[in-house]
Amino acid sequence: MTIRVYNTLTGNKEEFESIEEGKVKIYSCGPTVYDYFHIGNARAFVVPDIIKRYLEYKGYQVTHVLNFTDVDDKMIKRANEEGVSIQQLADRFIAAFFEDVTALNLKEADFYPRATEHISEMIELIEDLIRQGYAYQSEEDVYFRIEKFEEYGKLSKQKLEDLEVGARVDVSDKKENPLDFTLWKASEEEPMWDSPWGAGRPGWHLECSVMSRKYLGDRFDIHTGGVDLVFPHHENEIAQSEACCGQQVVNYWLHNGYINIDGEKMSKSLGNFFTTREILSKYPARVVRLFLITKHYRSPINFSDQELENTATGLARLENVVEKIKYLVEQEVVTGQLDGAELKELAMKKKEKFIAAMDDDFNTALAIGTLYELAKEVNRFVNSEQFELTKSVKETLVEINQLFKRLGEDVLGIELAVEEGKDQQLVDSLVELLLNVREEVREKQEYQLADQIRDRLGELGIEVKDTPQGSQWKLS
RNA sequence: GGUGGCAUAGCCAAGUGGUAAGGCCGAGGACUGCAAAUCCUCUAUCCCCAGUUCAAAUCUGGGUGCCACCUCCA
Repeated sequence: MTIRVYNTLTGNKEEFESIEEGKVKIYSCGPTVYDYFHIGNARAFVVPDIIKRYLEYKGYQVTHVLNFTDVDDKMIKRANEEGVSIQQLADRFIAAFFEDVTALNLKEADFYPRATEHISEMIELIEDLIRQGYAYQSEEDVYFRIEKFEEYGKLSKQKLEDLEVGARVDVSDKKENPLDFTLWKASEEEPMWDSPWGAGRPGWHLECSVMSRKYLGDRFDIHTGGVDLVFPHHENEIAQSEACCGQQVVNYWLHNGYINIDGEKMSKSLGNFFTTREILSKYPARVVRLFLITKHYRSPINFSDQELENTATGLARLENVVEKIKYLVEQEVVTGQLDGAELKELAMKKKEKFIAAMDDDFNTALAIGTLYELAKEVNRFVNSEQFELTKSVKETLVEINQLFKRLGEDVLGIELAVEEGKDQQLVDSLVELLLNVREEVREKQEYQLADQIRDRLGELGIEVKDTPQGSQWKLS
């Protein structure tokens, strides 16, 4: 079975073929680190994570690059407002990024390059483009000459004339064509770097061209990002990279849809956004993650608390069945006639359906549906009157348990079994509950019972100390 | 003006020409000391019109509505 992916470049679903057999190289546009990222941004990180996980499931060795944009107008503005350096600001929000993204169960990328660490390579690229006639210096700025790049517009399917008609680009005397975009911008204040054209800073699209090439080579498989990056960011990136290399650089361009609020795009400029951090404080991270993948990655998602609540309820259903299986698998088998083969066959069918769904342009919505179907089959089987835990049944349940783990946890990244952290919280609240009851017992002077509780807890490894400030406990 | 996309039950959402996955909510039933969990049953002719076809949610044409990009934006 081959994977089919929708490629923005061709506008079609295509069979996925990696450049190098068994290996896939992915570049994802990461955040501009001037603030906490919002839930819409989170989708742009979760989507490539799912793609990566699934490709790994299929046996590919994946190299993944996710960049940090740490120099641009927003960075500068924010740093000035807060009276910190660009670098301090970036460090702070990169740290926050990793916290949030870890909570969302993203697998680590192989490289997290920062734009500011690649200025010299960017300058080299500009020099190269000037040499080839794709770029020109105008006063102390350098621009890309789009008319020289004949394929300009191929990604966004825009014609130059049409773009010019609707253009809202700054008209500048310095440019040959209003659509020419900046490669180097003269600047007299920090952040700035020396260059052959004077002090300044790089244009916005340059970093991805440079960093993808440095870490993934002249040609790589997949480039991801939100749909809003199609134009101009990715269009310009293609222009730079391909003008320079003289060949197609990216084979598959994959773009995820937005998160909307009341049907309108969530964005920082509109102010209608929630930070991921904020949402993670209200809902378990795996619920948030599941919410982000219950719809196909290219479709828009409307964000609402109601939907998040629904997702949580639905997830509980899957968790319940996994817990049930885990419980059964730990029980002693009985001798009996019940055969697990039929259930196993059903499970294998669901697995195939899951894989077929993911093969079809990473259709997580359909894939998740098959997990629910499997859950239903298991529940039905386990709750039937003739159910008995025979050896054969137990073996099947063990396999189904692994299936949930492999598909749900490894591929989709949704933890279904009780997590350590959750366990710990549970222990805390259970012990607190018990100690509260014990306190009431003590007030009634029923000390025999109170002591019994303390002793029994002690046997379980929970040491209880009665102090004037109340009962305290710790794991011994 | 140009370009891309969407329109499926109360809500969310899959859907590869053959008569609609799944989830949430709701109703009824089973099980249950109570509660929870779970199971069973029920709830859609797929925006409108026309066409192609033995057969269309799925293809073609037209219409209506919505969204996005064309300025930094995931």
